[in-house]
Amino acid sequence: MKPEALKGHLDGMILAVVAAGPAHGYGIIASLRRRSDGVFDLAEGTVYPALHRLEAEGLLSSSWETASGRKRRVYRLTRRGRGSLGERRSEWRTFSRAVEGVLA
Amino acid sequence: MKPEALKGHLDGMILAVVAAGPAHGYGIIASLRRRSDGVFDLAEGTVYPALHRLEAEGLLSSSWETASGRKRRVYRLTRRGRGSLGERRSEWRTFSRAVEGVLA
DNA sequence: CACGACGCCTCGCATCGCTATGTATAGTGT
DNA sequence: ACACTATACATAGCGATGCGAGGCGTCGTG
Repeated sequence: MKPEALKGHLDGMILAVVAAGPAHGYGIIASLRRRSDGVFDLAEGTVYPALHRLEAEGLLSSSWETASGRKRRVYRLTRRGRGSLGERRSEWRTFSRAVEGVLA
Repeated sequence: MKPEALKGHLDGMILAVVAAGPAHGYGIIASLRRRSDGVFDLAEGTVYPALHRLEAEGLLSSSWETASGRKRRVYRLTRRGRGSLGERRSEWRTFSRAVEGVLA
């Protein structure tokens, strides 16, 4: 799978993961791996910038927590983030149907 | 729909269109629009470079033809192109299932 | 005490869709 | 004649973003 395939679809997936409950970066990477059945095993250099991007857009908010001596930045979905997630889910369906129409 | 969403998926779709029969650039754009139900209305600056890319990779071959006074570069699928199309269809299914697993 | 897992970060690269621009022919309308 | 649209090709430069590589620090285990 070419890496570019993910382009434009990652943000929505991160929103979906965080929508399931507050999560930190490292855990989000694990969730993406698990929920995609191992297909998305993403580098930290991919996910952390994406999280910062989403926070800068106001779709996520973050706060520091400490768990067993380690500091974590925990992300939560904002109201705008929840709205954006809905849009992105619908856009995915449109996109997906369109690709299948062509590829079929 | 963000433009980046297409990244990494266009080449396979072009191969699929040309697999249906020899086609030229302008016609391929029209086919993509039609087969995607209007979702993919791509700029020439998107498709022509992609065609050159695919030819450089040996997945398409081209030849000039003249139809009603206009010159067209007509593309055909090579054997390697046909193989690649199969791979990309299968990769799309993997990718698509993975995204749905996360987004669901 | 080394090593792997956990946990965060950022710089720079590569890819590639898209905008803008240029060229040229055919057909249609005024 | 003139303008405009559709057809048909091409490329330069921009922007977005996934990723590799590198760096920092904590914790538990053999």
